[in-house]
Amino acid sequence: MRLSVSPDTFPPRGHEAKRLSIVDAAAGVFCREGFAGANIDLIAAEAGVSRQTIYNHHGDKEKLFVAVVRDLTERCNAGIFATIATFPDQPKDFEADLIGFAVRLNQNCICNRDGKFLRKLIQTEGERYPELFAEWREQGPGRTWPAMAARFARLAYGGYLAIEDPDVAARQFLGLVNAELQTTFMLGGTPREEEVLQSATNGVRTFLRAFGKRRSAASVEKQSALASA
Amino acid sequence: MRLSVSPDTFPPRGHEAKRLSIVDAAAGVFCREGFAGANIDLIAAEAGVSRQTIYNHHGDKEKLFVAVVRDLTERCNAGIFATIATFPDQPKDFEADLIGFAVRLNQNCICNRDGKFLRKLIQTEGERYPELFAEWREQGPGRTWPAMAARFARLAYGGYLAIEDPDVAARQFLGLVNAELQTTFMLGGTPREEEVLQSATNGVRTFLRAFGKRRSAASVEKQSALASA
DNA sequence: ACAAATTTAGACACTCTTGTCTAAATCGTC
DNA sequence: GACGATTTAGACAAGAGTGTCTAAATTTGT
Repeated sequence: MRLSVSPDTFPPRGHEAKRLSIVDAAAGVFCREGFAGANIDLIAAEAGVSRQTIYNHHGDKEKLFVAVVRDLTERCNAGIFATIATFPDQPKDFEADLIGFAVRLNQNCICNRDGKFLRKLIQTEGERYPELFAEWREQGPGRTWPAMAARFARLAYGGYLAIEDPDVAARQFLGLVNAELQTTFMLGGTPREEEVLQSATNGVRTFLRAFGKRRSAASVEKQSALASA
Repeated sequence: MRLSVSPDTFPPRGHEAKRLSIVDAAAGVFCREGFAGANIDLIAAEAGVSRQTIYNHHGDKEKLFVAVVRDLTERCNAGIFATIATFPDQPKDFEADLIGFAVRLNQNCICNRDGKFLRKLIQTEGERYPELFAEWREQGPGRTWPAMAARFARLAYGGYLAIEDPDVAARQFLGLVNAELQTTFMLGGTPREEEVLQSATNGVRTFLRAFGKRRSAASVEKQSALASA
C-alpha cells in the first residue's frame, strides 16, 4: 500500500473511495435490517460494488460490522466535540444562546445520519458485542459528558448558573431538551425542525427556571431588548 | 373452542398455558436476536414446546411476532395505568412522594421484563411494521401521556405546582427523572436500584426547583420534620 | 375408560445466505 | 501503451432456517 503524497487528508478516490461507500452502505443496511437480517449482496448493491470487493476489504460480515461501528463512533465524536466548542461561554442572551446550542446538538449529533445510525446499532446489537460497545462507551459518553459538564461548570463559575453538580446538570439539560422527542426517537424517526426547536425551547426554559440566576426583571428585559435590536 | 366456566380470569392451563409460554419465550428470543435472527426452534426449546405447536398456535413467524408485541403492549399499559393510579394527588411530603412515584414508574413499567422487551422491540423493529407500531402508539403513549398530564394538572390546580402546560410538564418530568439512566437504557441494561433512586431524586429536585411553589422555609422544614417523625 | 382434541418427533422440500474460487475486465500509474 | 493492482461476475459448496406433512403419543373433558 502506497502512501499518498497529499499532506494529511486526501480526497477519497479509488481504493479508499470503495472502502467508504462500503462502510456507508453497510451502516444503512445494518440499521434497517439488523445484523442477522443484513445481506451482503444488498450491501454490495447499495455500495455499487461487487460482493467480492467487500470480502477483499473487510474479511467477513462481523469484521465489517465492527468497522461500521468504529467509523460511526469516530465521526459522531468529532461532531459532538465540534458542537460542544460552540457552547455559549459568555452568553449575551442566555436563554436564546442555550436554545441555539441545544438545537445544534440535536441537528448535528443526534438527528443526523451518523447519530441515528450509531444510536440504533447500539440499541439493537449492543448486548451482543460487549467489548466493542464498551469501547464506544469509553470513547463516546466517557469523553463527551465530562466535556459538557466542564462547560456547565464554567457557566456556574461565571455566575450564570446555580448548580451543585455539573455532571448532573449536563445530563438533566439533555434530558429536558429532548423530553418531547423521545417517542419519535424510539421509532427511529426524525423530528421536524420546529419540533426540535419547540422541545429545546421548553427544555431550556425549565432548565433556567431551576438553575438560572435570577437577576432583576429590569436587567433581564433590558438584555433581551438589546439582543433583539 | 369452549368458554371457561370461571367468571373472568382463569388460571392458564393446557392449551392456553402453551400459548403463554410460547409468547413469553418468543419475546425473549426476538429481543436478544432480532426478528431476522430469531430461530423458531430456539423459541420452541425455550418455551418447552415442539416446533409444530408454535405453528399450530400462530401460523407463522410474523404472526407470532405480532402476537408478542400486542401482548407486551397490553401488559405494559396495564402496568403504567396501575402505577399512575398511585400518583400523589394530595402529597404529604411533596418531594418524597414524587420521588417514590418516579421510582415506582421505573421499577414497574420501564425496568421490568415487559418494559425492557417492548422498548427494545419498538426500537429494533418499529420501522419495519408501521401499522403495528402505530397501533402501539395510540394504545400506549397516546393514552398514558394524557393520563400523566392530567395528574400534573390536578397538582397545579391544587396549588402544588406552577406549570403552564401539563403535557410539557409530564414529559419533562420523565426526562429529568431518567436523565442519568439513558446510557444504561441504550445498551439494554438494567440500572441498579440505587441508581434509579439517585436519578429520580436528582430529577425531582430539579423539577421542583423549576415548578414547585415555594412556601416559607419554616413551613417546609416543619413539614419534613413531621414526615420523618 | 373412552373419544376428541392437542401435542410431539422426525423427516422433508425449499429458499436464502455466507464465504471461496476462478478467470476476465478494469483502473491507476509510470 | 504497458504493467501491476484492484475489481468484477458468476459459479459453487456448505450450512442454516422456514414451513409442511405424517403418524404416533399424550392430554383433556365427560
